[in-house]
Amino acid sequence: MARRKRPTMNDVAQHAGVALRTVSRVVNEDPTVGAEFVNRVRAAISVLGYTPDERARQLRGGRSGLIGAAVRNLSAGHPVLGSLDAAARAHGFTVHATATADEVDREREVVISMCGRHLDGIVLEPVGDNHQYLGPELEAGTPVVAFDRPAGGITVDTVVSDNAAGIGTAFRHLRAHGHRRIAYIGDQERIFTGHERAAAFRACMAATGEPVTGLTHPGAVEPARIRAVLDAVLHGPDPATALITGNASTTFEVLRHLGPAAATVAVVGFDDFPLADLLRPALTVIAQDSETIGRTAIDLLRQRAADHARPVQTVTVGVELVVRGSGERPPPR
Amino acid sequence: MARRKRPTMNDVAQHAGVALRTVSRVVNEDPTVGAEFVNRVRAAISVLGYTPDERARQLRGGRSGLIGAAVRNLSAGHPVLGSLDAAARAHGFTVHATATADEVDREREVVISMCGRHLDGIVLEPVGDNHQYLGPELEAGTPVVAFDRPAGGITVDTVVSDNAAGIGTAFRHLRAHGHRRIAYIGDQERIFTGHERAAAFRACMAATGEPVTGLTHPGAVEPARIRAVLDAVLHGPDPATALITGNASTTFEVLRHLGPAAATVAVVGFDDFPLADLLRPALTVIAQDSETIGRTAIDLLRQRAADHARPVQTVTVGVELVVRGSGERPPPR
DNA sequence: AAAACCCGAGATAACGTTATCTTGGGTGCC
DNA sequence: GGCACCCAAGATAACGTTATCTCGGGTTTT
Repeated sequence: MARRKRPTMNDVAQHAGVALRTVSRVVNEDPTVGAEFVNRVRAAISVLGYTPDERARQLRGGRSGLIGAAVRNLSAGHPVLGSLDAAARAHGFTVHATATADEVDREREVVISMCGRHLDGIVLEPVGDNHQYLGPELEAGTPVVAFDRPAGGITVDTVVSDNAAGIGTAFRHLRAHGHRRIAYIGDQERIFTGHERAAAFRACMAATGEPVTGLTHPGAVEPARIRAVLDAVLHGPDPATALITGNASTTFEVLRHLGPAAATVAVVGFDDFPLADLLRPALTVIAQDSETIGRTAIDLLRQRAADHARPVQTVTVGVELVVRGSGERPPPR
Repeated sequence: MARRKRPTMNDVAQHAGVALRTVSRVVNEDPTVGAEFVNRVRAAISVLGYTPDERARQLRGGRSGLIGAAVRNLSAGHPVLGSLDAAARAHGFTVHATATADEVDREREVVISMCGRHLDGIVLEPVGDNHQYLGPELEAGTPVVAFDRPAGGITVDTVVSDNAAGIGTAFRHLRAHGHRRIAYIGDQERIFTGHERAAAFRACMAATGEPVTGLTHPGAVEPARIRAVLDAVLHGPDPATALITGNASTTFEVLRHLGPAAATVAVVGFDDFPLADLLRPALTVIAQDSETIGRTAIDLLRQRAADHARPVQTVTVGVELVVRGSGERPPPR
């Protein structure tokens, strides 16, 4: 396989015996080209195996049709990314997803690389809390949308779930089923969603007027910590009879550590996941509306592209309680 | 927010009172620039908020550091994509993942768009069975690697799982636990993995010399079909006592339809998934080695980049039986 | 019938970089 | 002290495309 030089528009022009500009016209389907010329050029393109160079084309100006999505992770399921992709495609865009690997530096690299490529828009699932490096890009008019968490140091259109409402719903649901000792185990508070959910839980507890100590447990999503928290919460004095888990990974770890004991404590998890209905007991969850989140992100992107002066928006998307069994178990007598 | 023109290298040069070329040298950290000039240029860059235009830079030639990954789906979990990303990052590449949405036309669009962008490599999870449009790209020297399934009409480096061995292992495992009536439910045979696995299953059956009719069920992964197949296989005459499911989605549907009956039939699923250990019974699976698959794909890409003349390779990656309970249940007496 | 007017095609200048080639001035060497 | 040399910085030409301008010839218009 000899490494052959890529044919250029100029090569096509020479091969077809026409001017460079005429090839460009044919490629862009300009109707003002005579049929004979079109045929000659098409033939030359086919013979040489010519494909246009997008870099040069876009350097000259114009849309790329590309939206960059900087997300935390590519391997774990990511429902929002799916609906983002679908919504983008519905409007003629293609989504390029890149993982930030939950690393602040990596996020910066990825986003800066996207900026340099001059995409038609950037959708960001923020990891770091300082995105001021996006300033020049924003001024240049690139639409940027943050989802799941707000971006830091800049004001951009944002889509978030209603974390407080979700926690509130879960809390009231468990209360309605007779639980008084409800514990929360979630992500670290330095993470936006971790903070919002923990704070909402504290507020719920405080509103009851009952003792609240030892029930709110934000922290790293690590098996060791979660096991320790579970032991303390379930086997200590005045044990909890119900759990709210703050995100899917925490839910998994909790279920894993509970094992058969999962049948003795009520659980409501934040975040739905594909097999929640197949677990025994099936898991009651607060489901984020990822379809709406993705669609809204693309909507905001397009609105921003259409009007750069419009006020920055933050859209809060509602969540839904999905009742499946694990959250309806009454406390033991 | 006034839409401001993006500052260019020329603007920086003017602002700093130096030549364009000098700015380029500073940006590329050319050591032959005097300290005074470096400072002046750096200051101008900072004041103007200049960021290099990657399109122009790469138009001039050179690496982009980008690898395009055209995968079927971005939203469902995709373990290979994760390890692909990790392996790429370890070698200084960034993975741009784009969904083909399991549509042949979409795949074509996505891949052609990647070609036009002149990435450093393309990793493809083929959907269609004709990828001849990649011919010019291959001749131009872009490394292309297919994984999970081979590409069609072109010969490119490929990474696949050892589907036949996986099915064989599952089959023998169930036989060893006493099962004689084993049914296979999997994907459509027009899909490569669907065909390989169904064919391997047929071969296993044939090798036993026992009656084989009514046990091999490839087809669309649709609840209705799977329900019908399950009914026929489990409640017909001479019912099956064990099932092999051909991929994760099929496994889910099967478990969903079996419900409590899942405790009465042995199941081995092809493909591992995050919560397999939390199901009751926990699911015994044939796990693909996605870590090795991703790493190998990047390896092949790099080797191809280093030597364009090297012979095309197909790497078959081994699979592993993960025993968890559902596949060790003996047949009912 | 001459002038004005299209219309289709070609020449040429961008786009924002990097690579090659110049140039000027300072230094080392004999 | 003069000449060769080197080094830092500037001018200019690519890269492959699209946009603007030009031009020649055929048609229409008065």
